[in-house]
Amino acid sequence: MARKSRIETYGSPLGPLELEIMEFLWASGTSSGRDVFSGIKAGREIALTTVLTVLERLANKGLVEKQKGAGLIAFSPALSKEEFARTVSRDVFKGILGISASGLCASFVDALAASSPEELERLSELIESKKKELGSGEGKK
Amino acid sequence: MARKSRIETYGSPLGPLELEIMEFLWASGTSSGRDVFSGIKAGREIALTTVLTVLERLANKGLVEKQKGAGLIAFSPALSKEEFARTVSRDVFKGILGISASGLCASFVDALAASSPEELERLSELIESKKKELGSGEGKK
DNA sequence: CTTGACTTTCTACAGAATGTCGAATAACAT
DNA sequence: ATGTTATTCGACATTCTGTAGAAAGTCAAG
Repeated sequence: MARKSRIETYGSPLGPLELEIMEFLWASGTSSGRDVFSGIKAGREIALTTVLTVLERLANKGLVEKQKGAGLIAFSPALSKEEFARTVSRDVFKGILGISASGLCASFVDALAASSPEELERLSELIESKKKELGSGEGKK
Repeated sequence: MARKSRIETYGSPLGPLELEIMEFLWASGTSSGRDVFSGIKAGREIALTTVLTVLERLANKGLVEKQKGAGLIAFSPALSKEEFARTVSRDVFKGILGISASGLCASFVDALAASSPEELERLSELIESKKKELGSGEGKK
């Protein structure tokens, strides 16, 4: 069946179901395939194998770790939610900056102010320290 | 043939060829299909129809305007490069902020410092004015 | 009006990503 | 050995993008 267009989940290199599963793992930590299935499902029509397959693909992408030891295979996030967001956003920024840096800052501040205004302060600090960093490491090409 | 994986062009909802064509249009403004073809091609093996097809799809996505009038059909960007970057980045930020706001700022500052350090100053100013804006528009909502 | 060159549209295929599973196989407990 | 549960395999569907040949449309030259 048709999945939501990629555009709708833009900002993440993951599809909707993949993201949902990652969210579950981030929230619950190491879990068995069935756990994920139960957590993800919720009245919805979805087969266990579908979840297992996605988990498998996520593991291939290096986003999930598969630990097979005693008992059931356990799946756990290979990156914290924060690390993941950092990685993804780095790529994304690089891509957009390659297109046009102008306007990007404004969009960023707007989006941030809209969703987490308290982060604005932290952002200011980050900029200050980054500026210092750049100022000192001058001679470096 | 296989095109570059989407991941490699991340940050834009466009594929490599689509982006290349948009870049051409942004640089040269209104052009005929053949113009784009000539501009894009460059020693490379690519058919005219390929370019036309992509142009057509871009038009369907609303990124390019097709003007048919006297003479050849003319294609022109429907959005400026800056507007496009702004639109894309807004979606992207929303997506990533939905995952995790922490770390996002750091990535942003890093990416910006790496590609356009001179923009850091402007970003600081943007934040200041945004903070004022938030402070004054309090009672709203 | 016919021919030919050029423009534009149609149609189609290929490969990657993602969602979706059923069937086959492997492991285990009883 | 037998039934239940866990894992893995293999498949198919859809969307997106790159790719391009075939068909249809336009128009000027003869």
